Amino acid sequence: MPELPEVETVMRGLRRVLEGQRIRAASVARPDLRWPFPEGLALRLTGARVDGFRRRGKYMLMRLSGGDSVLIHLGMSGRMVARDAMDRPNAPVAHEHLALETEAGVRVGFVDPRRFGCVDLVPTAAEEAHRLLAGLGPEPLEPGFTPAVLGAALAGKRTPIKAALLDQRVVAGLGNIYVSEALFRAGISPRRLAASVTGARLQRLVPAIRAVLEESIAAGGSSLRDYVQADGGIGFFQERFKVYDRAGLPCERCPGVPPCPGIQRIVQAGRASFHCPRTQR
DNA sequence: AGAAGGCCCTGCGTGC
DNA sequence: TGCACGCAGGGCCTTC
Repeated sequence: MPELPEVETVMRGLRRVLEGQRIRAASVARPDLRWPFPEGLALRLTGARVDGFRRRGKYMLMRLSGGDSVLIHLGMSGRMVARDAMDRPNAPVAHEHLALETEAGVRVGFVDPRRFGCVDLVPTAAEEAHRLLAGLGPEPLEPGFTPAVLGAALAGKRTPIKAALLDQRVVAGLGNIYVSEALFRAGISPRRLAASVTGARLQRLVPAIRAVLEESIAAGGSSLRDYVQADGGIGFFQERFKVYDRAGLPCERCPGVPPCPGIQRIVQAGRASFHCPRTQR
């Protein structure tokens, strides 16, 4: 999916087109994504004003004037598409499952071919109690995410650090791409047991995670095959991946003399990991 | 209790 | 050119 930087970028795009706007109409094209849409979703959206947005991990929350928040997860292939509501209003958009239209004439659709995303309603006053948010770990870009906090979450875990960082209870918002990138920057092997990431490694890992996320957000989020920003533009961070999807290419930290092993692709818990076996230990 | 694997679904790239 | 297959950024559920 869109990982934290992409969700942040999409949310900022939605802020520009929706914040302060009143929703004139909402429609659902099919009754479910991962789970059924909540009862009366379109009705609750219609007539409400969009008061603001926030992000928690890979979830977006759109706060409505009526006291509800719309919880949105983009899954693996979800995107938000904004366009002029008058632009071929009856033209079907493939896999657009939910759409809303503002009084200013902007139509925003939730498009998700694989339907791994989800949408739910939660009272704004109790957002954190939602079952999907309650167990999330710390926000990696907030001050509370420190080596001590991460170290405590990793302590005793006899699973590879790669898998531990994908666990949203350990830290919220990392996915397969940014875990590989952060481990490369920190010089830590994805195979290393989580509990053994301590000391200097732990001190390097926290800023490495922060840096890769912040740089990606600054670049407008990355874009692989099926991710597009809210406004239709694409991000460019994928051009800066140092290891992800770069198997066989030389690692930029290794000197360019043989026998540079190059970046390796391995499979851990069914997911691809990319790393440099020489500089990551 | 915690970790590994299966599964949900569609689209795209690769190789025959 | 056509088709089968493998793989994809996530996360829930079941099993061990």
